[in-house]
Amino acid sequence: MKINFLLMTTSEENYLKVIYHLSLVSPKGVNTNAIAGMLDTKASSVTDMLKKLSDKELVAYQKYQGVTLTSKGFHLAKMIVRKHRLWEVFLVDKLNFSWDEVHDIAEELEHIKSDSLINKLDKFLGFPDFDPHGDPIPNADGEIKKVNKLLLSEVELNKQYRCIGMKDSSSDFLKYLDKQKIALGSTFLVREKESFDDTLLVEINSKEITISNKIATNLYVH
Amino acid sequence: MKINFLLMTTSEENYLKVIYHLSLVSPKGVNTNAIAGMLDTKASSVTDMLKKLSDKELVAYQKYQGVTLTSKGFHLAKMIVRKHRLWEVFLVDKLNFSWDEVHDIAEELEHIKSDSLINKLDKFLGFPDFDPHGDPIPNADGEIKKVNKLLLSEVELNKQYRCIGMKDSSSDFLKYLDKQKIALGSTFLVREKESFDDTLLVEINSKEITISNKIATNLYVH
DNA sequence: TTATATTTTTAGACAAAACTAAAAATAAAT
DNA sequence: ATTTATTTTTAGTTTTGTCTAAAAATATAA
Repeated sequence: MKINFLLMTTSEENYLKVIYHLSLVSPKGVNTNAIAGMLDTKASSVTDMLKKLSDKELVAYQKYQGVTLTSKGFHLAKMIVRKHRLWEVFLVDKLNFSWDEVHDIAEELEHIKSDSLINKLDKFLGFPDFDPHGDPIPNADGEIKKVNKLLLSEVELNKQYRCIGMKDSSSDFLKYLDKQKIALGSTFLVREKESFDDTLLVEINSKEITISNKIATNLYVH
Repeated sequence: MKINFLLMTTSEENYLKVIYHLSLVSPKGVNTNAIAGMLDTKASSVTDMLKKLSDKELVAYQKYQGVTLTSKGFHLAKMIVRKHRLWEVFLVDKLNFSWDEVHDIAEELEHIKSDSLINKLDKFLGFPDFDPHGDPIPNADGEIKKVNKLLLSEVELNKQYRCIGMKDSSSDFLKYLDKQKIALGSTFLVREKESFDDTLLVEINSKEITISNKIATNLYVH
């Protein structure tokens, strides 16, 4: 894919990234309000930016009809996600941050403009496929390793699974996981499921604990 | 040193950093035009920013009288320089950039806002005292290791040196340096030395000029 | 010292990205 | 099918950091 040299502002990049994430859930078009919610801004500001991104041919935008990424915008968005996740790996693996501390810093680092920087960082980290939260890292061509992931709430009983990611990456949730000694790679074996509230009795790292449905619907396993 | 929480913009940080560097040469006050030159902007823009920095008590500014850093501004400036130089070490030592490629990238990285990030990076790099260009890295308290400085009159022939300071900081001397486009950071390569009057034939910023012994005994290089 | 040149500051304007408030389009409900 | 509610867009402001052009202050020279 050939991408013309585009000088993107930090703000434009943030919009593109949010549209990318929302597209994965709403592929037919992302709503103005949804974008505003994610970026903690107002719908009118979003409209302004959509016009700008549309002029740059990064999104396909029609008044009142929501927005989708063009292939150019899609690729650019993946490059931002790539940077974000590679920096998260760096922060956790090399600087010994815990996984709940790295998001905000990576949010800044992802906007540093240098292809050679990010590719050298990739190499330095050993070309990782996943970030510390289990999310896949697009390679330099934008390709993403697919993993067949299930929610813990959907798995079969008495079958072994491994934790490969979190749906919710909020600090509170990650702290709960830390307390329960649940991390990427932890093994799960669901022993029982309460039918009335879907609470699970789970064996994690050979210790039995109960897990609420809310937790179970936020943990990806494989 | 206690620093109130200050939300600095990238632009404010750049001004502070430039004023810091210029102060090392002109400790009695930095000129508006000198700042404009370093930041590639207009004098009127500089005046605007000086008012803003003055309101924040980061600089002592009096109309037409030039500007100096307050202790608060001085410390903040050193923290920016610290970040810049630590990132340069990272880029060269860990990512295998060559020393001439890292400045622009570090120029962006230096504005990432996180004390724990920079302190963990410092540790990861083994608490280096100097960056890849030989410039000292302020520690977390702003303390700077003194470099082994030589006078230009004492250096070896055909070896690269960088201007790191002036012995004589008189107005006349600084004006001479201005005229010759010699500044902190200028690179020197002494090609020849006249034995009868010690005049030097020097390559400065890839241009050859002759420098008298009097000048050479007032320029610190490294 | 008076005239000239340079430097610095003011005043007013602009672009980016946000905002508020009101209007227009779409969706939902009676 | 109207009415009501929600979503989205427009129009007009604001803030930050820049600019140009002109005025004021300082420095230099005759």
